[in-house]
Amino acid sequence: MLKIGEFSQIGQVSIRMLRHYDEIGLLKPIQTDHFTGYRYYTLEQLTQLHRILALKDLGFSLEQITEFQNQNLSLDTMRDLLYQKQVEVEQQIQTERIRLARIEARLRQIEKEGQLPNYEVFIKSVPVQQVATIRQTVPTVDGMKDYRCEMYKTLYQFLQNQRIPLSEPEFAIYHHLEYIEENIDMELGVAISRLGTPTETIGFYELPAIHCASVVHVGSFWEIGLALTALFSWINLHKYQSIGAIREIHLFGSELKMHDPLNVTLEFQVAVLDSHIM
Amino acid sequence: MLKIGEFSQIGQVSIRMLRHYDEIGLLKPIQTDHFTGYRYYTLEQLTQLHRILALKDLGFSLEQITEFQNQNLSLDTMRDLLYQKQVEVEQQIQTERIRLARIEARLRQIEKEGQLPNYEVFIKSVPVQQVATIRQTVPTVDGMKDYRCEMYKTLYQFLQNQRIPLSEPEFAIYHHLEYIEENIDMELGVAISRLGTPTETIGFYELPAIHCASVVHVGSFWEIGLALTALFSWINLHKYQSIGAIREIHLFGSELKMHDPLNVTLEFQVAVLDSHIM
DNA sequence: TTGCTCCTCACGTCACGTGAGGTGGC
DNA sequence: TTGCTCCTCACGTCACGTGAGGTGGC
Repeated sequence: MLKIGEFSQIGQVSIRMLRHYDEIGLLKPIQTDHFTGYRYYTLEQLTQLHRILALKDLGFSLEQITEFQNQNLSLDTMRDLLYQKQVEVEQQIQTERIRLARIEARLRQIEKEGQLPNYEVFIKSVPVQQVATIRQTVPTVDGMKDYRCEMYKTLYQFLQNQRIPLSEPEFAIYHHLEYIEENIDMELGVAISRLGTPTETIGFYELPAIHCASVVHVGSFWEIGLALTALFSWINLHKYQSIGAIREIHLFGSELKMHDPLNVTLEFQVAVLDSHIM
Repeated sequence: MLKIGEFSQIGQVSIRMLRHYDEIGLLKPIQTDHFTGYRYYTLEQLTQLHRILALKDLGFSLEQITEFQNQNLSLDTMRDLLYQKQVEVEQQIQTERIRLARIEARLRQIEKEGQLPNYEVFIKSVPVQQVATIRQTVPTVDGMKDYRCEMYKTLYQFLQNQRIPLSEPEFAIYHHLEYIEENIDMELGVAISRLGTPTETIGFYELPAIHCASVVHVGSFWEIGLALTALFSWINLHKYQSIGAIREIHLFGSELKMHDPLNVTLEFQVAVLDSHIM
């Protein structure tokens, strides 16, 4: 019979651990003195202790190990649990690898640009949304602002007539990924709470869910180019691949009621493929 | 100005998180109503929130991120921290990989042997120890028991005469890794608290520290072969490589005072190379 | 009598999730 | 008046580490 100190030495675990295992019923001393509370162990319990430590090393929780002991489980169950654990650990590794890739990308970014990033880009999932949109080809960049206002006015007027309730947010979609100055294919829209009947100019549909890279721009409306540059440079550095159109989300409210174009908050989203990492 | 619910929606974080960040001083609402306690945020704070989330994703703790913000650190510091983090994450991955290898080895073991392991083998480090030993060639296996007793007697007698205090444990070293029946090179020893003067038969030295695979055998002295088989089969399965002699540690006390050879507790140790995993 | 070993609380860890119980504004 | 949003505690998480404060045996 060994006192807790001796057992802990031979077993290479702390006394506190043994007390803890006693407390949770994982490894009870073979005998406990009723007066002093002293715990007594036997050398036979070493085997049990080692089994516990082995399972712990494999990544099982003490609660699970306790169950294992109580149920003295079958070979098949154990094998299944191990396979399950294997998958878990593989996923864990995968997660860490992605984290590592992000760290490396940020390091590359620092080395390349010589400064801390001005924009934080991150990956997120956007759910489906019911939307009403109006899509037109805008002849030149110069007239863009007025043109867009007209389009939004038309859209809102129509929705009001049809008594279709708006929800958030308002947005714009750039169907060209590159920067162009003429004949810009522009789609403006707003989320709504139920679909209406489409016409020649106004469309109703479900804007599909996307897995996208997103960036928020706070500042002048005329500097949104910076955000877009940051967005695409980030996508590049992180070896993602962009697909589809750019969505511009008007977090500041409606473009029609924009009081100060020097202080707006927009979010840009562009769908990406993320099967790039290992 | 946004209420916490709106801000949490746009920022894609839970309200509880925002409250928590407020509490620890990481992201304070720009204004708090003194009467109602309502928190108010601005869209500008979205940028800050995203920076926080980005750093969190890289693996930094909220405490660290808070420091980053207060010190508004230099580019170099940030780069150093990122490099450091990179190493950390790599080590983390390494740890998980080893865990994965252990899980796989255990699965192979189950597939191969069709049963749960009877012995738990694990890797541990054993520190240096001062020892006194007696080493002789034992002619045959048959006379082994008496031969060993004689050797221990000689050893203990000598130590007693020299007044060298014993410490734990007693042990034996098998210098042959294979099983042989004749002319067995056998070294028996015990840990001591200070070195004495060696003679022709008795040696004093520091038994070197080793990184070893270890297994504990509880049961009959005549079945220690099972433990050794398990030990080497484990080493094999886990793709380690054994080096050096086998150490047999007498956890049950002294061989001279062994009352019941059917119930002994021994530990076997054999040094291994562990550079095998990636 | 003095160390040594053992004991039982009980707090702290990290980043929130999850109620409990209660209050202002449409 | 009824929902809705917001609020402040405060417990729970996981496996112990780390004191605090106190007790038997050589």
